[in-house]
Order: sequence, then C-alpha cells, then structure tokens
Amino acid sequence: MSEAQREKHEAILDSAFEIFGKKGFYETKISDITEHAGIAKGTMYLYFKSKEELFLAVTRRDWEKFLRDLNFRIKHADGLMSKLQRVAEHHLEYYYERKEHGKIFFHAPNNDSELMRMMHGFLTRYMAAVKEVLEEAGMPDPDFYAKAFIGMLDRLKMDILFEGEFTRDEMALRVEQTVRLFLRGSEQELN
Amino acid sequence: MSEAQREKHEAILDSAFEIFGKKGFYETKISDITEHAGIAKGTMYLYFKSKEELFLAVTRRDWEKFLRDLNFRIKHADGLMSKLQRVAEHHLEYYYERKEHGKIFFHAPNNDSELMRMMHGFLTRYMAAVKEVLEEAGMPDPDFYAKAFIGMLDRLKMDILFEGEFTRDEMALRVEQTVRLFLRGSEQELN
Amino acid sequence: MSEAQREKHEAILDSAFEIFGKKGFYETKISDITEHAGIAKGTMYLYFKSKEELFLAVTRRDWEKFLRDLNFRIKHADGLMSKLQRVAEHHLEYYYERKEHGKIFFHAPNNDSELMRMMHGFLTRYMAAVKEVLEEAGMPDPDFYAKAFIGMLDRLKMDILFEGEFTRDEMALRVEQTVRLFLRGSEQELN
Amino acid sequence: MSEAQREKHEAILDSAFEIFGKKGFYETKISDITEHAGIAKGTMYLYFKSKEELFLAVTRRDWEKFLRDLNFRIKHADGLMSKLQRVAEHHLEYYYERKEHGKIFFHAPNNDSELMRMMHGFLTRYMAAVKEVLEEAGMPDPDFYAKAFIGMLDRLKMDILFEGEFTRDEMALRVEQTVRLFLRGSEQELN
DNA sequence: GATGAATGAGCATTCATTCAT
DNA sequence: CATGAATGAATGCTCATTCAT
Repeated sequence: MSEAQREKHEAILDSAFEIFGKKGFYETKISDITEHAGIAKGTMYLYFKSKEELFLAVTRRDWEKFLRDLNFRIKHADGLMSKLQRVAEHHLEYYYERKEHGKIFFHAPNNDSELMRMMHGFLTRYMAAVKEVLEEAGMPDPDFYAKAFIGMLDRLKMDILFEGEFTRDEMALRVEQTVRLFLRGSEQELN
Repeated sequence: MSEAQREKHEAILDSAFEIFGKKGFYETKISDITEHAGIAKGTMYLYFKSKEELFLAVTRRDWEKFLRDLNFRIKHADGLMSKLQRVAEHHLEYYYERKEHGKIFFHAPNNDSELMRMMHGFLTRYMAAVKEVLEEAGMPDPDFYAKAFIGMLDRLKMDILFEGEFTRDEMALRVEQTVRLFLRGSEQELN
Repeated sequence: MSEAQREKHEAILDSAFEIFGKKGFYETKISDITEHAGIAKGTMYLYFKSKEELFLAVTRRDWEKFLRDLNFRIKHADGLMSKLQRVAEHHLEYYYERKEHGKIFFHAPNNDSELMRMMHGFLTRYMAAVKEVLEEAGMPDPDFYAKAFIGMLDRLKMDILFEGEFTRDEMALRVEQTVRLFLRGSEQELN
Repeated sequence: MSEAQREKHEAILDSAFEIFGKKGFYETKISDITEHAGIAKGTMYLYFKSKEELFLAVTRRDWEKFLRDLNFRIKHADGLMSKLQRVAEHHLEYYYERKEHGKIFFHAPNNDSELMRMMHGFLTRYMAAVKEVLEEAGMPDPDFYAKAFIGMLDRLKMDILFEGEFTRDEMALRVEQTVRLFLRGSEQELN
C-alpha cells in the first residue's frame, strides 16, 4: 500500500468514526461516510469489504489506541493508588473526548459474531491490565476487584455522555473519589 | 379498551420483548413479532403507532417493573447493608432472568430522542432509590456513591450476559463481595 | 391462494414473458416487469422469491404448455408421416408465435444450475415424445433419429426468428419438406 | 501495431475466449479477463473499445477460423457424400473442442445489434458453403437442404456440450449416421 | 376490530470505464 | 505504452406502513 493509500485508508476510518459515532451503525449510510470523506462511494469498497468490516476496523483502531495509552500510563505511575488513578483518568478522558460519538458504544451491528468476539477480547485485555495492577499490590480475587473498579468507572461515563455540563475539573474530582471509594469503601464516610 | 384488547396489547408486548431481546431493534421485523404473537401484521398498528413506539412501550414496561420490584425489596429490608444487598440482588437477578435477551440492552433505535429521555428518566429514578438508602444512613455525596454502586453492579452484568456458566450461587457470592467492597473498600484485603 | 391472487400471479408471468422475451434476462429490470404489469416492485416478491425464480417460472410455464400441446397433437394423428407432420407444425408454430420473444431462448441466467436441469428435463421429454412415435413405427436407433428430426426443425426456427418475411404458408411448405427429407432423404431429389 | 502489441492483442482474445466461454458474457468481469491474461485492467481498453467489442472480436475470430477450416476441408474432399462427411466432422469437432466453453454459444450480450448482424453473416456464409456442395451435386432447393443438414448437426452438439461421456468414436458414428440419414432418409431403416 | 396484500422509499454493493501517473 | 485507483450509475431486494375488505 502506497503512502497516499495509507492516508486514504485513515481518512475513511476517521470519517467512519465520526459518522458511526454520531448516528450509530444502522442509521449510517455508506454515502454519509464517503461524502464526509470527500470520496466516491465505490472507493470505500476498495479499502474495506463491507459496511460491517468498516465498523469493525473503526472499533478495533479505537480500542487498540485505548489499550496502548492505558498501558503507557500505568507503566509510568508508581504505587497502587497512583496507578489506579491513571486508569480512572484514562477511562474517563476517553469518554470525555468521545462525548460527541456516544452512539458508537451502543449501536454495533447486531448479529456480527466477529465483532462480539473482538469486543470480548478487548474487555479481557482491559481487565487484565487492571488485574495486574491489583495483583502487584497483593490484592486477593483480583478478577472480581478489577471488574468492580472498571464498573464504577463505566457508570460514570454516563454522566459524561449524557450531561452536557460535565467539566474537566469535575472529572478530576470523580477520579479521586472513585479511587478512594474503591480502596477505602464508603463506610469511612459515615460518622 | 376491552378485556380482550388489553390481553392482545400485552401479548404484543410479550412477543416484542422476546424478539427485540433476541435480535435487537434493527434486526427485528414487525412480522417476526406479530407472527410470534399469532396475529396479523396490521393488528400491531392498531395498538402501537410504530415500531419505535412499540420498542418504547416494551422498554418502559420492563423498567417500570424493575423499579417497582426494587422499591418493594428495599422497603422490606432493614439497615444499610441489608438494603444494599437487596439492591444488588435485584440488579443481578434482573439480568440473570434476561440472559437470553441481552440484545435489548444494546440495540435500541439510534435517533429516537424520546427513548433517550425515557432511559435517562429511569436511570435517574433508579439512582434516586439507591441515593435515598445512602442518605438515610447519613452518607455524604450520595449522588456519587449511588452511581458508583450501580456501576459496580452493572459491570458484573457482563459476566452474566456473556458467560454461559454463571450460576445463581456465584451470583449470591458476587452480591456479598460487591456490598463489602462498596462499604469497606478493597484495601482491607491487603495485609 | 385466492382467485385475485392467481390472476396477479398470471399477470406477472405474462409481463415477465413479454419483457424477458424482448430483452433477455440480464437486460431486464424487475421494475420493467412490474411497471408493465401495473404493480409495485415489491409485489413481485410476494409471488416469486427472486428474479431467477421468476425467470424459471416463466420458462417452465411456456415449456409445459409446449409439451402438453405437442402430445395432444400427436395423439390425434395417425401414422408415422402424419404424426411427424404434427410435430413439425407444432415446433415451427411455437417459434412463429414467439417471433417477438426470441431473446428468451438465448439469454437465460448463466450460472443457474436449476434452470439447466429444468431445460435438460424438457428437452428429454420432447425427445421422448418423438422417439415414441418413431419406435411405434418400428424405427431402429430412435434416439438418434429423434434428435436429428428435432435438429432439422430447430434450425428452421432461425429463419422464423430472424427473417421478418416468413409467412405461414412458407411454414407449411417447410413442414412438408422436412418430413419428406427425414423419411426419404435428399438423394431422391438427385436425378 | 508492433509485434509485441499484436501478441498482447492475441493474448487478450485468448483470455477472453477462455473466460467468456466458461461464464458467459454477463457473468464475466473485465478484471477476470485481464487478470487471467496477466495485464492491467486499463490495458484492455487500449486494444478494445468496450466489453461488447471485445466479445465481438472473440466471436469473430472464432467463427472466421471455423469457416476457413471448413472450406479447406471441403476443398480437399471428393464427391457429395465425402464432402458432407467433412462438413459434419468439422461441425461436431468444433463443438467437441469447445466442450468446456459452452457458455459462449448461449450468452452473448442481449441488445447488441452488431453482434446479431455478425452472427447472421456467419451463418449465411456457413450455409452458403454447404449449399455450394449440394448445388454442385445437382440437388434442387439447396437452401432448404443446407439448413436441414446443418440443423441435424447442430442438434447433436447438445449431446456433446451436455453429456460428459461423449467420445470421439461416438462422434465418428454420429457423422456417418447423419450423412446417411440426410441422403437416404430414415424410412429405409423400416422393414 | 382484524387482516394481509400492496406499496415504494431506501440502500448496500458491483463493475465498466476513465485518466493521472 | 501500461497501470490500477477512483468513479458513480445502476439495480435487486427489504420491510415499515397503509387501507380495502
């Protein structure tokens, strides 16, 4: 693949990310994507076999970046609390940056088993990264705790995606609170 | 509406719940639903204005029942821990019973703002119920804690929906662990 | 199927015969057929599963009638020569009536094995009918002779299909000549 | 046109003959042909104006060779029977060699009037050659007899194209039978 | 009220042809 | 001369919705 082709490949992915993110898989027309990318409809089919495959590629690229950045952040932090804070920041920032593309998280094609497999694979890798952090700190049942931690974070994404007024400062506060809750529990707050 | 009509109305909702749950909104045909319900295609339009509206009604009914049962359970429990356990049980059992209908949670119609509003309303009411429990116990920032608790629970639903081998006993264990984590934190586990 | 439906079914076949016959399979659009039939595009799909299947049905109907009429004519003739004349008349008249629909004989869908099987079946039944006539008269190697006779007839169809000026009288002449050639050979004509 | 170009021209025709023959006109893609020929898609358009024109050229080349060889064979035979045998051999051998390319005879482009004209021209020339043979022998109505003879031969091609087990020996037998039938008629076979 | 036949807008995908390199 | 990336017109088929019976 030439340089120009690599660029077009990326441009299609960018455009698809944009449109799929805004409208979801089913409400997006191939022509929406190609028009937005400034190319002809047929051109998309030179780079991707089908609408499904394009969606898959968009999702894969996005997740791979997520995991790459996550691992980078974890590696450059010290101690359990600090590492968990990096994870939380990364998780929330990820959604924060995708505020406008919330649809992509909810409306994948329904019966695409390859997509399901892929998503499962990513979730597993995400969890494994968190699990490793917990194991290092000597925490028992790290599977469960990793899931619970990610769950807390994921619920918070709803605020980000659906509440317009969420600021970066509030996000930082949420990160801190979440990590503290995870480590110390809520009971400490009671008198 | 006569009794016979009320029954048909329910039968359509039952059938729609079944099929939407298995295939998701977009992959479900009206004829799938009406055939499964044993009625003619046109009949559905006597009871619901459109496919979207039917989906909305299905979702609404399901959530209303969820909230009704939740409040009943909370009312009949005493003390913070006990109430939180009832919430956790209810949340997980809800998904457990809907194992086979996982699609309904992910594939709603994409651009239906009324649905978004409705879902937001239900989430708010769910959170309010949990929040009340926390407030009663004197917990500060109950908004945040409620979200985090629900988040932990929600993440666990993934195991239920995607792992075939999840048993009721494991579920009970998860409930206990989750409540303990929420109240005491994970650090207690470290030596 | 109701009476009205049976009529629509026939109307679609009639229209398809007309258009496929004029343009051939590939150059015919479903919308050509349905417009000509005065119905909506989707309606065709209530009666036939696909364009291929419609073509198959058109061809089958045409051939079945051909064989039905052929057998009727043969049954009502006496003696070898007379029966062969009926066959020849029938063969040529068939094409004569379809002058305007020549395309249907040449441009079937290419890779439809079911169509190939069907056509082979019809040819076999046609040949069997002629073969029976020859066997009755005590002719040896009737397979070969049946094929040769049909071949002579089939070649003459070209004149009908491609020469505008072919009259019914010329056709009658051809019938007589062909039967005489088949029975007596051409050498008799030499002095 | 240089030598190299002439070679490429031929190569494209060879490849087109191969692919058109196997799949028919409509199911053949230009890319099928150029890939098989080992050249780029655009190159084909340097040698032929369009897909139709390429098909025309392929057909023309094939038929010209057919007629050239036919006339050669006729010229080198003596007497009516011998000449007719050469014609029959040639006709059947032609199809025998094209067993695998049957599609080319049936699936020409549908609305190409130039192709129709060309085919008509070739048939006329074929018939003229046979007619000449018959005229030489003093046969009356040679037009009709020529058509009938070619018709018998043409019907036999079906056996070749559609029956896998047809051998060269059987072909020789068919040639003899056909010529005898043509000259003496079938009645001679009856007792 | 109930039916289900009919409608037709809508869309993914293909592929002959062009043209900049 | 040769290439092959890009184009975009063209079309089979689906399915939510309507409405005459």
